[in-house]
Amino acid sequence: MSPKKTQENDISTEERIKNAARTVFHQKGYAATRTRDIAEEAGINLALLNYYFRSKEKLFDIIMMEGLGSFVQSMTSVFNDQQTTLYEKVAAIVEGYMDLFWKEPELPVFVLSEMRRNPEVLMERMQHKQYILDSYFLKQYFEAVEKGEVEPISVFHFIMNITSLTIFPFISGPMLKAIAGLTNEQHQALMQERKKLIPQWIKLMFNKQA
Amino acid sequence: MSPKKTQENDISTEERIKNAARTVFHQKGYAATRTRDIAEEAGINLALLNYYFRSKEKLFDIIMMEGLGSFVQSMTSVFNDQQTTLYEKVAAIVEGYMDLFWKEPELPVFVLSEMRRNPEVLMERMQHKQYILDSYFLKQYFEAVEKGEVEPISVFHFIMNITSLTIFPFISGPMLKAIAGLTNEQHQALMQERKKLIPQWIKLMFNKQA
DNA sequence: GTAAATTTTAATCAGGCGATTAAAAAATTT
DNA sequence: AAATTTTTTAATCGCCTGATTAAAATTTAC
Repeated sequence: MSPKKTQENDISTEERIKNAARTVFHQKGYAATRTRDIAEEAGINLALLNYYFRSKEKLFDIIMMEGLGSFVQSMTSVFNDQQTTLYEKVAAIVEGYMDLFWKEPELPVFVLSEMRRNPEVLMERMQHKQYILDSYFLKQYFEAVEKGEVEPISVFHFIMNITSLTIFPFISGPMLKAIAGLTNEQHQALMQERKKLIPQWIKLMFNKQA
Repeated sequence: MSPKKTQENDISTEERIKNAARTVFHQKGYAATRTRDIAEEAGINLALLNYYFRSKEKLFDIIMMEGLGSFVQSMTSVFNDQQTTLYEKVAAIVEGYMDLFWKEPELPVFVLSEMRRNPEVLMERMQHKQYILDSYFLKQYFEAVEKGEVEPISVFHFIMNITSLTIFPFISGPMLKAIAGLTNEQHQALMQERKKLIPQWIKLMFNKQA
């Protein structure tokens, strides 16, 4: 059925196909991607692609799950750390996403646009609900509100603001370049600055001013 | 060639096709959309669609330009108003986008994901560069920085933050619902709150605290 | 009511694309 | 060197989809 593993040599080809698939899928999305494109990008032929992964959809599912995973992982890895303060967690989340999307700039649009195609799949895969809602992160936020340190605003606004300020500038980069005539270097420098600025901004937004 | 205008009756059908196209394109994107879907959605047949608009791509271009237009218009209509203060403009921009995306929730992802397919087209259509850079809005911002009222942060951060906080929650709605188990009603209520909150947050972020 | 314009029907075409297959070739293992 | 595994080649199949066409049916205009 699938290629036998002679030592671990084949990992190379299988991984090469997956990497190619990631590149093309992220760039063009599922529908606009041709399996022939992936094969070419991987430097192999179409037959071999179907030899390793049985179909375009199977291959896509793998890429999508990986993307969805790293999306969620950037959050969950931080959420239940008992050693860090609320704002240390904010800084960690921002940094995590920045690093991730630096390597995979097309990932946000890819996930968010493909999700729109069939949201059911996402809903099934995600029973994380309680996982997030019961997290130490949220507990800390509620406690800070109780103590009067933080404005009594829905924690979802808190999360929305962090993710918005961090992720959206990646997504809208091309648009800002086109509209405002920003160069790649300028945009890059701005994004670098935001690593430090966003946590400060979040503090300003939610911390109660004496 | 194209249907003769008998009075202005035909506006009805042409517009119906365009509306259907907008719906389907926004939902599925260019590649995943079948012209047959659009025809069905419009309640007409495929032949008629090609009778009015010569091809799928022609029809798509119209929808894309409309979307791009309303995207930009929400900004430009406010940017050169000499009568409003800086923060009144912020409130106007937020409100403008909120109203727009309330009617067309899929517009942001649509534009931003299709833009990725061929960014060249966007770059050509947009010579707005000076239009934005020379706007009264930016002038006001620079003046406020000069006067020491506003933190000396790049105006692009200012713009990024406004658009991020406003637009991204629309885009990430499905994700937040899936991950955190948010209901439609909860999400809707949150978005309503943000109309008032975002301008306040912007002020907190950029106004110099005495 | 007749003429003109619009819309439908039905059939068809061409091209693209996902997928499969068998056999040859190349690489790897033993 | 022989056996086994991996990869290529080349051809093909079937389906989907965008697009076109001619004729019929329907609606609208005058």
